[in-house]
Amino acid sequence: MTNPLTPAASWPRTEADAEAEQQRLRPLVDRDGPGPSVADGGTVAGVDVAYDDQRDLVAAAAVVLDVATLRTVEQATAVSRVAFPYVPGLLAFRELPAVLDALARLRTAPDLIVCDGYGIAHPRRLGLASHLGLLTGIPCFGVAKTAFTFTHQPPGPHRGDRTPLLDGGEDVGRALRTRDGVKPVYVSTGHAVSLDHACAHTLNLTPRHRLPETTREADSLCRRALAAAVRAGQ
DNA sequence: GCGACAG
DNA sequence: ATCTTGTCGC
Repeated sequence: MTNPLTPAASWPRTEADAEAEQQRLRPLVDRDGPGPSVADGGTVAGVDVAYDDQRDLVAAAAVVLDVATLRTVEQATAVSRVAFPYVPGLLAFRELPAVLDALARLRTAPDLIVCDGYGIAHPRRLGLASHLGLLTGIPCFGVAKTAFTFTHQPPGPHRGDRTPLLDGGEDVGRALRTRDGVKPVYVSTGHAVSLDHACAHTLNLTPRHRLPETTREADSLCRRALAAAVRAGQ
């Protein structure tokens, strides 16, 4: 009720309010962590969202994996109405309400969360992963598939090779090669986890694909949840 | 200068 | 994100 971290009741409805909310939360982000290391084991959750714009529906999924074995420990989904349009820089306001619902349905909170998108690599340094980390208090980082406005030197050709991800002159993340000879992913700190630990977890989660297992499983699950909701007729 | 811009 | 077939490869 006096929680400074945005109760659902105050979710912004306009772009101006959303940007103001980002400016308010920005100084609260912990960029250094260190957060859990891979050696600490524990659990890591992946979250993702799918949309049906025709029916105004959004489905979110949270999939929890064991860090050491990559086995699925638990999963949850949530379906609701879209709460915000897609606006570059304001993605969190579109995705997070459903994601928070899905996370709330887990029996046990994960030790770490991986987002499909950016953390502090963001115009106001408050991308999806930073925002979700603040709202949950759980260490969180982002793995994005495209660099778009950010610049970077191409990483070496091998898995594990990395270069700085730059926003102008500012270092905001890493371009990280997760598979030999495959296009890199873009890792950025979200909240309460260091960039080094985020990159180590990303490599741990990519034993055979470019994208983390967490992201792949959450993506597939939220699509199934959306299809099921449509089938049930909403 | 204008538009594009994570998903 | 989503619209969308087949196809090459591990």
